[in-house]
This record gives sequence, structure tokens and C-alpha cells, in this order.
Amino acid sequence: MENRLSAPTRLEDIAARVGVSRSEVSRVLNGRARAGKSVGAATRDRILEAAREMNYSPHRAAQSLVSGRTNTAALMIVIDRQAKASPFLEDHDAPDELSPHYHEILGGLTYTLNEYGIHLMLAQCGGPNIDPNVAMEQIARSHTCDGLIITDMMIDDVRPAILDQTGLPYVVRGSSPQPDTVAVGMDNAAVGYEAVKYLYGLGHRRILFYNIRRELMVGQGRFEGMCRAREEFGLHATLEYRDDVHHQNGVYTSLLQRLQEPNIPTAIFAEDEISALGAERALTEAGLRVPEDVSVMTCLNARFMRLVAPHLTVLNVRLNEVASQAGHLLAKMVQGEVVERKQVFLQPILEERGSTAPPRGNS
Amino acid sequence: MENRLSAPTRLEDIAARVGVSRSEVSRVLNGRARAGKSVGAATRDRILEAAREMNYSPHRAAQSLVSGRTNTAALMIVIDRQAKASPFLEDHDAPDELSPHYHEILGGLTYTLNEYGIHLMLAQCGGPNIDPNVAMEQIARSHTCDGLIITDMMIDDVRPAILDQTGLPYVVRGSSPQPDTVAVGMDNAAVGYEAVKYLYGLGHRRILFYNIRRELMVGQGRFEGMCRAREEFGLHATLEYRDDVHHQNGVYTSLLQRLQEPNIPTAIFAEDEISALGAERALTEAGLRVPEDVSVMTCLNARFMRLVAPHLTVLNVRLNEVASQAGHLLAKMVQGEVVERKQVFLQPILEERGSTAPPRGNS
DNA sequence: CTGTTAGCGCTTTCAA
DNA sequence: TTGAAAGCGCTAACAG
Repeated sequence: MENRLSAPTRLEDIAARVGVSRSEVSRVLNGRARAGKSVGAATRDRILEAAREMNYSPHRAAQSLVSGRTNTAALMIVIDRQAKASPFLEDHDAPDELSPHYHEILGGLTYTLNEYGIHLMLAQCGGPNIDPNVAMEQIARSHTCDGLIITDMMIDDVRPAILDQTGLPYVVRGSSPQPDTVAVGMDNAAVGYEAVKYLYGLGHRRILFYNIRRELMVGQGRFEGMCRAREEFGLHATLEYRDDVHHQNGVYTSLLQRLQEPNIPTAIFAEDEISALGAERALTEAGLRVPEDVSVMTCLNARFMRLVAPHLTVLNVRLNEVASQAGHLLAKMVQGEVVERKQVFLQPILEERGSTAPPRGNS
Repeated sequence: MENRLSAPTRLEDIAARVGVSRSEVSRVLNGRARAGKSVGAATRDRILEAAREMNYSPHRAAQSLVSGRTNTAALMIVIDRQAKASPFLEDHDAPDELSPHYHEILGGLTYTLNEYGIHLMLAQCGGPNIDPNVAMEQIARSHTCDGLIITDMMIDDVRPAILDQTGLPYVVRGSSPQPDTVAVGMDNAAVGYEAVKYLYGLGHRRILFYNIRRELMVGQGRFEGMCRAREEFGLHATLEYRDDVHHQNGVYTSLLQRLQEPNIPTAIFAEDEISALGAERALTEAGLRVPEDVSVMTCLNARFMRLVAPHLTVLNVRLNEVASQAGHLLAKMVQGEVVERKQVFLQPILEERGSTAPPRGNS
């Protein structure tokens, strides 16, 4: 206690020093006082100067209490000992490891929300014996934030229903199972469709499609797109589909086994960069080259992966842009604008690099 | 307004319904009412039930205002159009791209703080015409959070001095230029030293050491460690040091040029995973193999990089653990515990993989 | 232009 | 065990 600092400055303190009332100081500091030419101008400057000298900074809780706004948006995340931080994590991941795709989401959200003067809070809804949805509802009801972003939607996700009851503005980053929701996501059907179409266009017929779990909206969407392409290009007999193995080791192991069977695929679509690398590892071990013997493609989730695996042909799913647009919408809703309750889908962008080529024997 | 929801439940509402006073409800809900066997027990249950039925959740701003606590910690980050989000980013990176090393920091911090019931807020201190330090000071003074974490320390960093004046608890993630600061970081000198020592132990004498900018504490620390090792192992003539080129393309270009000169190094230490891959690219293009012709090692900043570049020998700088320990300390400080104002350094852990080997001609 | 007053929702003495 | 009252720091309606 020896180094006790002087108590933080309040409006009251400035008022006392300048010799005016609290409200006057409040008005001046909030710009609600017209810069009239009369007496005001002088006191006005004295107030501003005093505020500066005294390092005044308004108490946010007090402001929030009266204004009803926190200037904060929350991103719901779940880190848990038991459950995983995200459906995208591997089983052996440490509990404090965030799924890599959060990286882009956080960047896009933080950057965009900042343009509206809104801070981002990570609403950790995990913990022992805690139902994430209950934790989320409490955050939503406690005026902790002005709005909420939820991600990683499941096909039976009840969070939109819960949040609708609370009245808190929220936006879904991704696809929502309920159509009547503000949501910004990737067109996952397009991802599934375009992947197959692209490989088909190169001449591939034997395609192995690794998908995300279909309990997730992403997985379901990609599945539907894949089905459409399979239909359109007549690949019923030759397009293999799997959504039961995941992550690097899962795909690696599964593919290694598959390669010992007949009619190996000439092209592989992997669910993400990490599993694409798992696929490549299996191919290499089996003595196959990419792309000469087998083509591999996947989605670009994080931009720095371009530096890490620059050879991969990818569909850029633009997580940062999705998050950014979600941020814009949420900011508008928080400001009271009425936003149409519908889903916005961005299109994936093909980035063709060295891991894909026409199959052997083709041109 | 047609779908107007009922106003959120207040203490008052519960009190009215049960027929007691606000204070009574407050006490019960906060467990400040002993579970006496007398009349209390009955009203107590009715209060709890009413609170549940009415979806009561305390208004955080109101609680904060009276308690003086927000149960929030903030991580200062700077995303800016002009400046870069982090000193570790490449020039061409988009403004909304977070430096990858934040990934581990965020995971470790969020996870640990959650154990104390503390949420993490990303305190974005960037923006056009905004001095990040001023923005930080305002956040510190406005009772937006109970504590602050600052990272990416520069050797002339003034943030500790600023924060000391505000009285807000804070901890430095990394090394602080001021010794009288609560800080948790990697032993950067050990990183520089151990890297050289390890390569020396393998038999390497011509070592090329790429370092982080020395304006950063990390760079300065590694430099000092490298110097000590250079001295100890008598490598004055053969250890090349550079801290003027960075990132993947910088290292790639620089190394490609170096390889055309005589006496090429037999081992390279790169500042991070991304630049290590740049170094490997240059080596490959020059017809050199890793590790047969040249060894490459770097630091492990993000754990998932093990999956992405599993062949790299690394010094694990354990960013998540550093962040986690920083979180523990901050939580204690927030709770009023007196924490010794000194710096804690974790040791890097060598993870030997396939990118390093004894130089040609050695055993 | 400026001061007075009330009140945001909660916690916490202090009495009863 | 419970209620009444004060107050956290701020904003805004209403007088003057």
C-alpha cells in the first residue's frame, strides 16, 4: 500500500476543480455542449484542460449502466477439459489449444468491430460441469456485451433459438440451421461442388472426398454440393466419400489403407490443410507422387498456410472475410439498425497451385 | 417492435414476485444468506425458484459499478491500417491478419483465465490517427478490465511505465525492459545459446543465425545468448549473424544470395517456422538437401506447426505455457494477492527431428 | 448556458 | 432473518 496511487478521477473531481456542476462537465466531455461564443467557451476549455491534466477517463460500468451499452461484442468459444475446444480439434490436442480456424475469425472480427468502436470479448463458455449453452445464455442476459457471434454451427444447433429469447443481437458465423437468422457464411455447397467440378475438369474420375463431420453445418453443406456434382458428372461409381475419418492422422491412416486396395483414386479432396498434409504423407509413403500420380486439394482456412504449404491447390474459404462481414452486420444491429434476417453466403475462390494436375494418361 | 420481448428481469422484479425486499434477494442469490433452518429456508427456496423461472441474470455493469470489478482481463493488441498488427507480420499481410503467435497466446490465456472466472477481451488499440499507448492508457483508466496483458515488448517499451501510473494490475507476456515488472517469458538468451550449442554439438562450425529484430526484447535476448555461445565455442570466424532480413521471402532471398558466395553454412537457425521454410526453399532451389547438406532448425511457436512441418527440429518456446502462467499471475493480482514484481523465464525445449544432422564429413 | 434532480441495477451497511 | 436507505459514477430531463 505504500505506493498507493491517487484515486481515479471522476466527473465530480473535475467539476469541483473547475467550479461547475457534474452535468456541465459531462456535457462538455461528450460534446453535447454547443461551442457557444458566450461564457461557455471559457469554462469549456478549462473543463477540457482539467480533464486532460487529471487523466480523466469515464468509468465504463457507470456509462454502461445508464446507456445500456457496453461497446463490446462477444465471440462464443468453448474450451473444456472434457469436450474439445472445437469440433475441428484432434483428440490428442491439449485443452488450451484453439482450433486454427479461429485465427482468421479473430483477425477479421477484431479488425472490423474496431471500426465501430466495439471491442471483442472471448466468451469462454466451457468449464467443468458447465453446459456451454447455459453459460452463453447467462452472458447474453447479463448485459455483458451488446451482441454475440456464434460459430461452428451444428445441424441441430439450438443456440439461435436460445438467443432469440434473450433479445440480444447476434449473428451466426457460418450457416444456421434456422433460415430466419442473421448469418454470414461460406457457401459450403459450392465448396463441395466446385472441388469435384474442378477435379473432374482436370480429367479425374476416381475421386476421394474427405468431408467434415455431417453433424456440422459445414459438413452437411459440402456433402450436398458434392452430391450435386457427383450427379451432374455421373461419378456415382467412382467418387468415394468419407466423413468418418478426420485430422492429419485419421486421413493418413485411412488413406494408407485405401492405397492397398484396387482402383486407387487419382485425386483427393481433404477437409482442411492439416488433413491434406496427412494425405500427402500417406501418398509419399506409398511411393506415389503429388500431383503426378495423385492430385490433392483442400480448403484454405488460414492465410499463412499459403506460406507453409505453398504447393497446395485450395478453395479459399475466406474465413476472415466471412468474419469481417459478420462483424459489420453485428455492429449495425447493435446500433439499432434493422438487419434482414437471412443468410449471406460468400463464394469460395479457387487458388490453383502445384498439388493438382490432370491424371496420368490424360493430356 | 412487434416482437418486443419482456424487459430483462431485475432484482426488483423477483423481490416483488416473492414479496421480499431487493436486498434479501441479493443476499440469497449471492449466497450471503446462511441456510438457516428458520423462516429463511422457505423464502430462500422461493427466491431461487423465482430467479430461475424468470431467467434472472445480474446486470454486469451494475455489479461492476458497485464492486469495482469487471471479471475481465484485456490483451492489448494493435491492428492498424498503417502500422502492422504485430512486429512479426510481413509487410504484404492484410491488415486484419493476426500474427500466428497470437494463436497460442490466446489459447493459453483464455483457458487459464477461465479457471478464475475471468473473461478475456481483445483490447484493440489500433486505428487511424490513434496512438496505441494512449488507447491502452484509456482502457486501463476506464475500469474496462481488472487487468491487462501486454506482449511483443520492445527494448524501449514505455508501456510498463504508463501502466504503473494507472495502478491497474498488468503482466508482461515476454521480457520487460524494466526488471521491476511482473513478467512471464521465454528465456530468449537460452534460445540463442541452446540453438548454437546444439548445432555445435552436432559438429557444425559454419552456422548462419537469423534473428528477430533487436528492437524487440526477443531479438535482443536471442542475440545475447548467441553471443555467449559464439564466445564459448570459439565461433567468431564462422558464425554468421543477421537480423536485417525476416519472414519467409526475406530469408529465402537472402539465403539464395548467400549460397552463391564461398564457405556456405552447414547449419541455419531461423527465427520462426515460416522463415525456416523460406530457408529450406532456398536450399532446395540451390540443389542442397536438408539435413544431408545443410541442417535447419528454428523455434516452435504454434503447436499445430508440428503437423504442418513435422520434419523441423525446433526449440519449443512454449508460448501457450508462457501465456498460461501470465494468466495465473494476473488472476492472482486481480484478486488482490501481492505478486512479486519480477520476471519469470521458462526454458525452451529441444525437439529433435529430421531437419538437423551432423555436417557432411563428420561421423 | 448551466445547475438540480432523478435514476440506471446492484450491494451493503445499519436498524429493526 | 429481513427491510430501509445510501451510494457506486454517470447521463439526461427539466428548470432556471
